[in-house]
Amino acid sequence: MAYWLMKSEPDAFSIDDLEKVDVEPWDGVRNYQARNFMRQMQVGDHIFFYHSNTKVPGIVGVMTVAKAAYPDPTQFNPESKYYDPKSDPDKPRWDLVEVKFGKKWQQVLSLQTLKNMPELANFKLVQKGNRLSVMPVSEQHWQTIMQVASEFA
DNA sequence: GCCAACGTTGGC
DNA sequence: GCCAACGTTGGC
Repeated sequence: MAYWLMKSEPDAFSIDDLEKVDVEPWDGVRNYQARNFMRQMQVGDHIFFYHSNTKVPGIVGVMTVAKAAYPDPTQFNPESKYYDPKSDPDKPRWDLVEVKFGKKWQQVLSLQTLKNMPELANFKLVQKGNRLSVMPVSEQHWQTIMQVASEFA
């Protein structure tokens, strides 16, 4: 069992959207590091849902891996904004995982709050210049964050 | 909207 | 294989 964090811009896809559909293919990841992390995910792994590029960026809830990595079909669709003409159908470049809604928290656990927690100082998310949209979370960090969230979840 | 940080591309 | 130029991410 592993723990992860995935970012999404709520304008594109929010936790409310996920709650409505319950399960969603997390398409559009076009970064090799992020892709490699998705390939490591196993069904049942826990994931923080993070809203980026919004007024109050932060973790908004939790979800789980519903289906392990498989090729992202949008890479082959010229109509898609995620279309990648360089990806060979015989050797797909990009994968996705399917995620399942878990819980939406009563309030956002803001990036600012996370940055203020000394226990999270070595968590990638709070470090300067971090742009990775899929990242692992240590069990210790997961529990620290869940503890804080439980105060308002 | 700005811009720092970072990843990717492509010429050499 | 280096690295400058470019594009993107994402906080502010």
